[in-house]
Amino acid sequence: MKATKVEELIRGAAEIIQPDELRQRLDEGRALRVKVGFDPTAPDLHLGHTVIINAMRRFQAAGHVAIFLIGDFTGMIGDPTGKNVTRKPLSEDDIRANARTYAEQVFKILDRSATEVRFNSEWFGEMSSADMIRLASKYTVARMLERDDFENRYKGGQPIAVHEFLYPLVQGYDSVALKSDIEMGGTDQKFNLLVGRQLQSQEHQKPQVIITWPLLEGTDGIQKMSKSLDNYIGITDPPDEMFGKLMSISDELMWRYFELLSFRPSVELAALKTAVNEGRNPRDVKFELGLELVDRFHGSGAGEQARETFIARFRQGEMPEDIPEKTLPAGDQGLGIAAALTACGLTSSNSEAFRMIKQGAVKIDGARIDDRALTLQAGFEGVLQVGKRKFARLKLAH
RNA sequence: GGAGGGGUACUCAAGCGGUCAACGAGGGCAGACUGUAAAUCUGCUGGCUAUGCCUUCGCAGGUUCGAAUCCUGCCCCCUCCA
Repeated sequence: MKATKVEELIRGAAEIIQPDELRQRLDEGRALRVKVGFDPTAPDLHLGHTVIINAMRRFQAAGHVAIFLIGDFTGMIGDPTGKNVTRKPLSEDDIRANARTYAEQVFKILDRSATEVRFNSEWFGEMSSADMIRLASKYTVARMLERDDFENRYKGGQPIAVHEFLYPLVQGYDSVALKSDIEMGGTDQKFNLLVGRQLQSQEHQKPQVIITWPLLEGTDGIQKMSKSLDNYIGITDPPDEMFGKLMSISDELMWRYFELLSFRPSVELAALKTAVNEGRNPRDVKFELGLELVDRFHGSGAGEQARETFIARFRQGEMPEDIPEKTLPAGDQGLGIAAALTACGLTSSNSEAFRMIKQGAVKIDGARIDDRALTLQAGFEGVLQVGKRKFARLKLAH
């Protein structure tokens, strides 16, 4: 058991229930069972999801066991958390496929040998209706309604399906079944995690310690990272894209990312902060963030390569190397510039292409185009560009 | 089951017979400025064979020279009562 400092294990955590109990358990000197439940709904993980996975990794590094619990049974119920409407249950096929994707992605961070992957259908699949009703008797409606979103929906006259009350119970029972010492989750999971404590003590287990983690802000720095808001950095994003997206975050947000996403010790982060305050270019510090994360997901060295590409492309204004190529027939009259842009996928319609030209966003081989009537003739060959980051190499056949 | 309110572009939200491709806000995109920063400023934000034409305001019809706006039916959502 390595004596990792408690502070380092919980760096960036939102809340600990109860801190004393956490310290006590860590002092016991045995491998603690650290449970984190995953809803098999979003198969593509982004950096926001990794905050908690990183936390699991830290516990592993300190000699503890990470329990990666896939809520396949729970997925069929549909977690109401954070939604003001009832969530649609998933099909078994979806759940299986998502679970597989999860496992592939998550071991880019976690240590496989210190991870226990479990499915809660293991115990719920076996459970009888009578047992389920018995479980439902462990908690009161009044206490269920303490949960914010239930309360809001109830007061607001919005529907709460009866089965939604079962979700926290089921999740809580997972902790009983797994005998977890610690359960971690997003701040939005707090209620569910607390139910676990209650059920465990009813089953004469020592109630788990709860550690909640903040929801990471997306690249916009305001809303939580999510695919539907398109402010996410996917852990399967290609290196250049990942690096680029990281560079585009604000300086303020960079520190947040460092705290929650970097494995560098806090003292190093403090040193970086001091350096910036003393005049070091924040951009260069952001480079270090990009290097660490790209390396983590794409292998050692990938970060450095992404950085070089980034510098060449944006600081020195070079064109990217991997421009998609397209060959099109020229036609008798040649091909109008707008049609060409759309055909290359740089604009979604000719109208949009005309708009882009009007706004000075269109370049051919680096030279700005302002004539919307421009026609490309057969034999044309060059790089079309819209805005700063959309490129296509076009050839017009005869 | 009864009474009332509402469904408008990516989202919120005006409009309530012509001047509406539809106010405004957010978001997004682009330009300027930069560190591809952030913040800020400016412009754009249905489509097309493009100074004109076509399609859009829950769905389907109707009235009218003309409808997002009026009428009829249908679907969906919400509130109150039972």
